[in-house]
Amino acid sequence: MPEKLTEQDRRLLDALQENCRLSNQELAERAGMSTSACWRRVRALEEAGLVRRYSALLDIEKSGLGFQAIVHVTLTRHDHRHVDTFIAEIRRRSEVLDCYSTTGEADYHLRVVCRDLAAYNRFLEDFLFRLPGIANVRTNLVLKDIKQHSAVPVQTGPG
Amino acid sequence: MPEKLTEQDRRLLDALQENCRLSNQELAERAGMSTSACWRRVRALEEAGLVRRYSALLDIEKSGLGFQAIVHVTLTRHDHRHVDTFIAEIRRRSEVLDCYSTTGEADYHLRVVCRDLAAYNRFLEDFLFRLPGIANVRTNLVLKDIKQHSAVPVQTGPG
DNA sequence: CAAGAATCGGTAAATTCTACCATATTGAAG
DNA sequence: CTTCAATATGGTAGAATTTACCGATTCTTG
Repeated sequence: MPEKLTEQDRRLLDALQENCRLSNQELAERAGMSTSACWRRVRALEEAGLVRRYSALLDIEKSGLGFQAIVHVTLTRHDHRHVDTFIAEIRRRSEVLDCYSTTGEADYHLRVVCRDLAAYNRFLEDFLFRLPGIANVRTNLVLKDIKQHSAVPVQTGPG
Repeated sequence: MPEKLTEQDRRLLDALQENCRLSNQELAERAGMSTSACWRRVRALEEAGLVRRYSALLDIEKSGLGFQAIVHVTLTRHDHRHVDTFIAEIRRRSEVLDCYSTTGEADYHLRVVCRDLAAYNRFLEDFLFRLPGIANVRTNLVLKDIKQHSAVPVQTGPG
């Protein structure tokens, strides 16, 4: 369990975020450490939960998902039962890639992908609109992915 | 270059999204194919650009980023020069993890992570507010990550 | 300084990757 | 239907990698 992340940790995490299928040898080389130390360190970072998982990031359009939207959802003021079912149902639906609870006008920001507009319409009518306690839904179509980095700028200082 | 994705492709991509460090053997087993065929297929999916990259997904808080916000940005109507610099600068800044151009009230939806509120304030004052052509910026603090799946529900049908 | 704990780099066995093979399957043309 | 070419298939062996363990070194702590 790394209390503080070292500069080497940061380099390891940067490299693994860029390409997590690097061999341990190449990883060690980039981070400037021996293969043994590198292997141990990576394990420690995994077990500390710093690395949530290793994932293949797909091209969303080539995967057959032509439709993408940012959806702002507001719930009726705030019955806990409704909040819990909302969260549980959102987590269950594979079309919802991300969901954040936020301050501001909307309670939740979702990112939803579907095959096409028709599929999104079904998502709304058959699923989202039918959840209990939904007060307002506002859809913003995604015109273009400007940036999808998903690589976190790891902080190394007093952590 | 897969014209249509097969059911096996879909299973491969699902498995790789869940854990891209599975051994080729285990991958082949899950997708119900021989190791040779599996290895070739994965290569093909990579070369077709369906797999953008393999990445370690980090725990954002454990990485030292305690502050997260969804930021809505509107540009003054729409000078192309301003749009281009805006996009280029946004791509340069590591605090901006995602950025989508959207329909609706705001032109762009950003997700920004920083060490703390002070760092975010610097991001705004020293960077975002100084970009040319910014008409409006609205910040929504992220209270809680409800879901960060980042695994795309791959479509296998007529693609 | 001395004792204990933690970390280091190196090593070897087990596993895995990767390129190649001969065979089987597919698709088109005669 | 048959033939031929093109493609896909499963198996295999050498190369590379992973992974657990070793003694040696460094770092704490009293």
